[in-house]
Amino acid sequence: MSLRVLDNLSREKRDFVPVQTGQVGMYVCGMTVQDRPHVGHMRAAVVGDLIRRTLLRRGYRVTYVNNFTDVEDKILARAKEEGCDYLQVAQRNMTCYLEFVDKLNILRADHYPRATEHIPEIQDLVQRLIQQDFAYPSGGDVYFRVERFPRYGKLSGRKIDELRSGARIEVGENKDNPLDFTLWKGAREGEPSWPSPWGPGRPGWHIECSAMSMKYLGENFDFHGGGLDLIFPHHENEIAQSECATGKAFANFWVHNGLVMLGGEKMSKSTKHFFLIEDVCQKIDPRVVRFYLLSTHFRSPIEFSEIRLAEADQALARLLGAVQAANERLGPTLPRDGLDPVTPEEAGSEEARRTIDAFNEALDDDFNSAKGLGHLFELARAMNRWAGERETPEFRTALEGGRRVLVDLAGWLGIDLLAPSEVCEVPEAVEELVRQRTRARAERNWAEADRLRNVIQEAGYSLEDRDDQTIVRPLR
RNA sequence: GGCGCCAUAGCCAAGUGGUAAGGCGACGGUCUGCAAAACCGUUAUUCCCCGGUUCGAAUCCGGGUGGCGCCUCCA
Repeated sequence: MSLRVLDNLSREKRDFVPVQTGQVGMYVCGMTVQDRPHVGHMRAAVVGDLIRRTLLRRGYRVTYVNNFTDVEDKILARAKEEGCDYLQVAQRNMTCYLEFVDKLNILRADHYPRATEHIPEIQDLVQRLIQQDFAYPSGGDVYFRVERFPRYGKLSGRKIDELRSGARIEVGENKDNPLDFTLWKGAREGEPSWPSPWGPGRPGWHIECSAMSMKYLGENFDFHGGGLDLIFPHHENEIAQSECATGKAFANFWVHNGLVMLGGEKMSKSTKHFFLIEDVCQKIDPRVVRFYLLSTHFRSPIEFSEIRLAEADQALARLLGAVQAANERLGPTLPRDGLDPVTPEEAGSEEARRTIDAFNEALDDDFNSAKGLGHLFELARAMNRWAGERETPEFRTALEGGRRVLVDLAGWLGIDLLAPSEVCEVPEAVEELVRQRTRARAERNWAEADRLRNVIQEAGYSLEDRDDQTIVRPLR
């Protein structure tokens, strides 16, 4: 069975064949670090991580690159506003991004290249384009000559003719043609700049991604990802400049994630219409946020709201509950050693074996995490059923295998079902109330027991009376 | 205006030619002192509308309607 991926450039779903056998190169466009990351930025990161983990699970070695564009108009504007160096602004936002990469259980990239640290590579690329007449210096800037690339527009479905009608040359630009875009931007007063053959200046937007992806992944690599809103002009321009410079195809599979919506409108930093990930994670377990993000296919838009998150919380609690039920029956789970995917031999039941197959099939079909997640719930139900049966060797085997499969498959989605909840400490005062209630129950004083339960619930804890004990949990 | 994507139950969401996964919610039952959790069952004769292709369509084609994205910075 093969991995099938929809490529946004060819608009076809094709079998995935890596450029180099067994090895995958992947580039995901990260943020322009003018501000702190919002949920939309993190969706792109989670989607990239989903793709990466799926490839890892299939045994590929993956080189994963996630860039930062750290010099750009808006960053400079922000620095000016705050009266500090632009690199301070960039650094602060990068640090914040990485903090939530960790919180959302996104594997760290192999490289987080920054534009300002790749000026020589960028200049080399610009030089290559100039030498082949794909680019021209003009008034201290360097522009890409769009008309020299007839296939310009192939990713976004645009035609040069159509684009031309709407384009204009802005004041201060020195373009031969309105469609031409900036590769190198001549220095302005008070702005950071680097010396170059065309005069002091800084990189334009787009060129850094071409230069850095080529440096770490080669001129032709496997996956290029990022938000749908980057298709035009960013990715279109990357393709143009890269393919002209090298004469080779750039990325083989373009995988764009759908946008995070707020009240039916795109979450976006430029319109101030967004939720910062740090604010969301203050209130919501990051595991829930990740679950929510994976519960819709990555190409579709996803509505962000408290209700959605609450539903995700309930749903995830079901998965957690099945593991919990198994733990209570079997004892705690031993963490698996190594990263090898769970095998059908370890499944312990027909249900769990079917779950593995169905899960693999879902993820292998264009990384369908929503479908894969669905199959996990079917297993969870079976496990709860087994946990409720009288113990026999058969049920024990099934439950053990089910737990192993559930934890392993969820783990490949980056959802750790073994991690303790964020808040699990129960204060002594609450424990004391629980003990009082247990005594009341022993005396069959139901009125008092119920009164105490209400008090405990108002304090934020739920109770579950079992045969021999009462389980206290923080109220969701 | 141009290009593109989408429309599945009360809500969310899989499903791209073979007769509607899954989650949340609701309702009924089992369990329980009562609950909670869990389990069992019910909750879309039908997939925005109208035509067409086909033995057969949520799935393909044509035409509507509605929503969103891109065309300027954007994950």
